[in-house]
Amino acid sequence: MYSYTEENYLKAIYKLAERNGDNINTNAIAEVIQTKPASVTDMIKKLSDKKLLAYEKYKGVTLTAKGSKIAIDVVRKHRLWECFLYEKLQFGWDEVHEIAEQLEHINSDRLTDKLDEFLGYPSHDPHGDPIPTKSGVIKKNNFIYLSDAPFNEWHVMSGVVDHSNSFLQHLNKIEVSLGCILRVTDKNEYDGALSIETDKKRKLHFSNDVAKNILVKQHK
Amino acid sequence: MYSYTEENYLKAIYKLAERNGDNINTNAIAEVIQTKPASVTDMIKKLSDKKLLAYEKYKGVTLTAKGSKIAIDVVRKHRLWECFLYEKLQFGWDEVHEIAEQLEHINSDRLTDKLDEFLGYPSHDPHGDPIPTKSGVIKKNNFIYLSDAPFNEWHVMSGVVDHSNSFLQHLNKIEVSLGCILRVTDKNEYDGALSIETDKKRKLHFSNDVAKNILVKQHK
DNA sequence: GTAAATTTTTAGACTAATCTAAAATTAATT
DNA sequence: AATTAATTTTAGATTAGTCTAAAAATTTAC
Repeated sequence: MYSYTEENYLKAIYKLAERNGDNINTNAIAEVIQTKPASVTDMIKKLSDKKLLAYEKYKGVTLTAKGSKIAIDVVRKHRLWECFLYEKLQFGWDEVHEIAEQLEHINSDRLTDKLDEFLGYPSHDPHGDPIPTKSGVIKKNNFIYLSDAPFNEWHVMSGVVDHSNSFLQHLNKIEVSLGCILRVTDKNEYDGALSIETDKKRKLHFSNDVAKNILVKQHK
Repeated sequence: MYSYTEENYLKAIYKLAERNGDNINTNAIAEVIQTKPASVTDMIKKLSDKKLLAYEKYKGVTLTAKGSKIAIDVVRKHRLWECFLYEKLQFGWDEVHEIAEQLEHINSDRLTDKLDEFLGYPSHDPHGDPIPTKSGVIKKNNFIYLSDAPFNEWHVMSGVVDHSNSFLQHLNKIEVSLGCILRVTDKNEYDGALSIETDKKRKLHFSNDVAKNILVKQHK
């Protein structure tokens, strides 16, 4: 079994690799884990010895298949627990992450499977992120940024880029959440701000900063 | 906040004190925690410095109100999670303890409260142990041992003394579980074995070893 | 009430994970 | 190409929790 800390390093490296490709550098990991680069080097050596990642001095790290599988499993548990907290315990989507950071380290395959079943095998967490399957398959979202959505076509709000509490709480305040049906009616060419209309005839105004952090898909 | 390890020591001492009164000795704690007496002494000093227990060298330890509150809260979380696993995820009563040992350390009062609400404020866990309230009150069970139950009076199976998997699985095998309605029809004076009848007219034979590990209350 | 047995504590060492400060390597700049 | 800047690694120390072995205190036994 792997320690809480090892799991967190693997998860951090996995998420960095998702965005930036292979050969993740020490400082980037230190930034995510909120620790010092020297500590990262130590842990990297340990994980490398355990064949969970490939490491060449000064050249960054790349997860092995084994390391990747562990990271994906942690992500799976994290997102399943977020669903549980959101769907069953009525937590807000801005409240689930912190608690799931703890729950993701609970070690019981049977628990994970039963939780998955209990939740009805959800495909996405409350932020629209895909939930890996038991075997580690992740169906990548083909969402587009709201800022890139074509005018006057109906879309479904399907995810967020920024997961920060302040952003999520802002969306709470303007009553925008996953599943909202909306379309872009106009764009201010100067600052990129969007005029939005919802299927409930509500008119909203999104700054470009907000719009580029919202993911949507076409409404069928 | 208190570490996983500190919480486990407090819980162990609390449970020992429940049975044996105050001034719990080092060896007993070591036995429960599955560690060496020297390690226990070290941890005792630490918990004593934090005013979680009263300690006099060579004289054993007694939890303070503060230490007791923490222990009770861990027990509360443990039993609530057991309920969740049993009621919602359909785990067997012989499977819930191990997983709850991990879940009891999740740190979020809001989560505990919402879980409690989700479960309908249960009073007992799947083994019949009472669940402490949020404020730390534990309603003591007034169950009696099946081995002491008066003849021919109907009782409800309400708890177990032995929580071991082997015992719970034995009860599974003979299809005896909490809520069963049964009465003692006869007792073998030589070995203490009991003849049992259930409300479904099933006839069973319990050795004294089994009967004294089953807790019942009068059926109204 | 002294000796033996048991329990408990101390002393010193170990592992996991972290840190600071300094050294080594790589990348950027002129 | 040489210097500066940034990144990464090493060296040595620290904390939490554990261990073994030996010393100290308590309890038990005669």
